[in-house]
Amino acid sequence: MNSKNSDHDELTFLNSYDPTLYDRLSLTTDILVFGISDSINPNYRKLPEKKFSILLVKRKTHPFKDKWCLPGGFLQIDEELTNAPKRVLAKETNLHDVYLEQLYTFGAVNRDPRLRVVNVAYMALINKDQLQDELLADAAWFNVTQIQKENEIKIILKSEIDEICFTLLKINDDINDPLSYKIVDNELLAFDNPLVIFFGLLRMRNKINYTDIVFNMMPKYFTLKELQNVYEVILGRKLLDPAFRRIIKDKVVQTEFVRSGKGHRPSLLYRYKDPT
Amino acid sequence: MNSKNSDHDELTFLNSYDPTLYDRLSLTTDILVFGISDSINPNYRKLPEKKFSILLVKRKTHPFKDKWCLPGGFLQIDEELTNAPKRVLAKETNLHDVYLEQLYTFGAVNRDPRLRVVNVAYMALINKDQLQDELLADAAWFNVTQIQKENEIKIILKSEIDEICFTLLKINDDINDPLSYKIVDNELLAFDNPLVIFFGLLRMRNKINYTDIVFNMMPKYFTLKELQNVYEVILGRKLLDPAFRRIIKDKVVQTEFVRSGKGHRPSLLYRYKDPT
DNA sequence: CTAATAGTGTCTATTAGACAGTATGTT
DNA sequence: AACATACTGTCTAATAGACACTATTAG
Repeated sequence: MNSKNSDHDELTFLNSYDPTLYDRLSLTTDILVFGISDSINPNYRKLPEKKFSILLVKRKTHPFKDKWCLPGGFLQIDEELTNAPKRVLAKETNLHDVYLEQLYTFGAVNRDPRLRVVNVAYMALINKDQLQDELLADAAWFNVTQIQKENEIKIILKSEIDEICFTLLKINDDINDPLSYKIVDNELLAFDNPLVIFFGLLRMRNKINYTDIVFNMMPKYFTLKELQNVYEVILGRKLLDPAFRRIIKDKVVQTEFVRSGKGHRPSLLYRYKDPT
Repeated sequence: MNSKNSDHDELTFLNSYDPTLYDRLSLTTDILVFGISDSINPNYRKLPEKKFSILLVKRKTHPFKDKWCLPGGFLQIDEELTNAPKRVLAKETNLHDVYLEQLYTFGAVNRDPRLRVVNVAYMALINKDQLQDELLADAAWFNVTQIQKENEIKIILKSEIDEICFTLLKINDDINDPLSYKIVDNELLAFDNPLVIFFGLLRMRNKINYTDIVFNMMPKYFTLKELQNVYEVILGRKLLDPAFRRIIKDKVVQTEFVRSGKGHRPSLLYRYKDPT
């Protein structure tokens, strides 16, 4: 059989193909938006604490009406998969040009009570400079705290208006499989969002050590101590100043600017040094 | 509004929900199966070389009839997403109880000429002990060689019956986005399989350094040199013996067995020491 | 002056890289 | 004996952890 005949066969096949032959289902995308915020300054000398936060939206419609959920939406039939999270973020939260990476695809049969829906979750990182525009009404930032003891992971999300708490139990050893975790005590989050949040936290804590993604959450100019505080709040532990500066020094460039007026020695401002 | 009313609302909503409201599409899963094979022994003294291989299947039907492709199939509407790769592997390649992890979800609009299909790719690792049963007729193992120069990645797949070669061009800096790579010179592989293979190789080369996944590709008993050769063929570079043994020593246990009869000093056999 | 953060010098401990050497089988 | 791999000792280089010290501002 020569190539021409083969191409012809393929065309004939495609023209007569019946797309209803296979099961069809809906595909959604959820976006886990991470950002850094400052706590209110308690004292003119003290530095504000860095808070690691995620963005949640209050559902106005069924299912899970009045619960909090990650911004998300359906993939359109003629839309690139990578475009869906961009479109959804723009519409639901008024955020543009953000760092996005695919997190994981969740496909448990009963994750949506309406119908079979597979969810491709994305992780987004944004910085203060991108928050010039206001959030839409039903969105709020929640500070993340995680307490881990053996096979029980407790995550607490706090905003000005609400506090959300849930627990994940590790029910078997395959840490890569979302079915290895069981959501318990979840009152306020929709769908399997607790799992998505947990997977995102894991990813973030890992990748911060071997990539430059943190800088997507930093403003253009920052002090090294601010950057260190961001690492610390994400990793959940303190770092030593000289060690941190040694590691970070090749990734940043000192600028001519300083941050002063704080009741202590002013700090040099740095910016990210793009490796390309 | 009290909780009882709210639940009632939710039920009413779900009962009247029309699932045809949203776009529906098909979802497939491809499985990138990695394994290690030995080259034929050239000399009674020499050790056989380790080859890093993937499993491909020859397509018997349109589209892409007669091209090679990863084992794959459609997700069924009532099937757990994580079950699909297990079922497909059992059916298409006669492999059971293999290590599986989700690799990436590919959703370019035109990746399937038939209809809009989103593909959740999985990575599987298997070892020789699992290969007792024969492969099905149209499946074959292909040795993987990768040559990388700047923004061009050339991958060569060799089996006894065929040789496949393709190139990926990095067309922008977002290495996490499959749209950043363009497939060129691909004659023999179906769909966007070159991308899946490339993503799997990346994942494998990274994870080998901070997880124990290699052991899923090792037989129950192995020598430290064999294990080292597996690391070397996956990473594409030689390692120093003492350094390798230092790193690996806490992950393995020495057994009472030795491998002898090879024209040189016999080697102790080790097995994986499960950390749990 | 004081409280607080900014930033550095240096010692030590740990880990990684390199090389050379010894050990022990089969033919 | 010769060849090939198995395995180890040890030196050196690089990296990470720890602590203590100096520097500098607003009030």
